Amino acid sequence: MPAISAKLRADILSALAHPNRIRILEAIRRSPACSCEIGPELNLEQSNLSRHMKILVNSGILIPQRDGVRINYSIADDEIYKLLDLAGELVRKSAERSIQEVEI
Amino acid sequence: MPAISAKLRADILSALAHPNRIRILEAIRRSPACSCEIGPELNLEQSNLSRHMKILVNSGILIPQRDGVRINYSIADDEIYKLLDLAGELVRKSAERSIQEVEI
DNA sequence: TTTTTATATGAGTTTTTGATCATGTTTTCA
DNA sequence: TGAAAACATGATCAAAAACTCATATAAAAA
Repeated sequence: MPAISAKLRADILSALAHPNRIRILEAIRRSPACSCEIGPELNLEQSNLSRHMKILVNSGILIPQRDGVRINYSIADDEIYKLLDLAGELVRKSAERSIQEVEI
Repeated sequence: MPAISAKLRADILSALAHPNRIRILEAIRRSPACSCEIGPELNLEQSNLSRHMKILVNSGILIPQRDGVRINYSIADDEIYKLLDLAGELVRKSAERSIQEVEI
């Protein structure tokens, strides 16, 4: 099988590569929610949050579902969290290596 | 253990979130190399490539090692490739879901 | 010691991303 | 029907990222 193009992989990584979008995904990890709950929780401007949600939906990471006036978001694929956890692991290990260097 | 901050995770994801940097990492995956080899292979401007390499080194993803005039790069942590593969999987599955939708 | 090879970087430009304000749209409910 | 709640979006601005050209630096070889 051919590898997925670098462009497509860069696109999904770009969608994830923002502190607030990561915080949004962690909030939804705890429990699916609408922006009206996430906004106050993360202290984000309504229009700003709306655009972040749009990015996450357009990139196929979140799935929106209307429920009356609200729109509930759920994760399209739990593996996203594997990716976020892995990123955390990489940061942790990288920091460890930096410390080792200082100790030498 | 406390989760790694969203900012730090966003930083490493940002370093990965560029088509050419992904192609650079795939080239190094095949075999560690210097920019002088990667540049022509990927058809990248020298100064442009140099800056991409700097980003990958500064973010702790690549480790530079001088060998005469050249600088060889190797991966700091193979798990980076797990992350890139996972991103590919996510793209593939997301595309599959889109197709399903059309078929409905 | 001059040349050559590989890499780095200052300066300038263009493109992309993010934030905000004001306003618009959609849905529900009084 | 009209107000209220949740969300979307046009317009604008600022900041960051990416690219390029020219030039600088570092190491090796002639």
